[in-house]
Amino acid sequence: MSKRSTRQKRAIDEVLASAQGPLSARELQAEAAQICSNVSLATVYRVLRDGAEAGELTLVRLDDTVARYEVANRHHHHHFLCNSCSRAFDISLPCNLVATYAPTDFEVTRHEITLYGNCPDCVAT
Amino acid sequence: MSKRSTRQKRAIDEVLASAQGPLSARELQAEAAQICSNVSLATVYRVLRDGAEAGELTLVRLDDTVARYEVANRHHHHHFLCNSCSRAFDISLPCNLVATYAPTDFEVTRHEITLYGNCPDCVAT
DNA sequence: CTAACTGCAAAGCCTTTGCATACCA
DNA sequence: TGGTATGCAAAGGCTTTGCAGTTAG
Repeated sequence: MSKRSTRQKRAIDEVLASAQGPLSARELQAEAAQICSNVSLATVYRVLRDGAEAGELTLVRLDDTVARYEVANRHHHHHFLCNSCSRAFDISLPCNLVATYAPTDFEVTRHEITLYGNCPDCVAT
Repeated sequence: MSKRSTRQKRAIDEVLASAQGPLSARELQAEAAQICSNVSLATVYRVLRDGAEAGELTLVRLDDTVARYEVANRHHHHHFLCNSCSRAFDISLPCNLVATYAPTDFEVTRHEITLYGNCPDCVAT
């Protein structure tokens, strides 16, 4: 839980708030740098960790090695990872049956649906 | 593509063939060691990489840092990751709607559905 | 016999952490 | 001013790779 408002945090929050999908630490650092001269990767990671602990951010892992984060408490949605440019996008799918058809001996607390392929930009190219 | 049959490869293949879900390199090393005295982690990783390149194995990434592998070409299925013991399990869900409702401007080649929660063993405890 | 495979240890990513400095309140 | 936040660099996990020794065929 952050106690002080700093240039770096504001920049990171701003980037996350206007993101079209979950962002990696490096992507965040690159975009935050345009707002706030310099932001170290360590700071990005700390802001992300704290945000996730505070329930303000959600960690998203796709078929990648990298961790991505997005602001929490938005409407439930899913993700798309572009095989070509490696960017992640938000998408929305009906998923009521996921809970309905889950095996009964497992206790399911949440689910993830992820699609893979080519994003509109990469399809056009 | 493997050209020679070695004790190590046979042990790893055997463990993968009888697995109930995707396995990590460490899990595979531990189980293969019971069949084949000693198997180095490097060898496990190489066998997994080669198997995936040959299309015999599939890489599965869940909400973890670790990569898991399973034999490919089995019937399509999904995964469950236990929050408690960190083991992964195979499960099956109806997923025809995933293709149906995907956004039209994205080119979808595959999908993943993953459930998270507690496995039967951990629920019982 | 010899090319492929293994094991070890070193190196490479991504992420986390210790510590001294900078800075919000 | 005082303690929180930052930056740097070192350290930590997982995974990959170089190299010398081993082994299948």
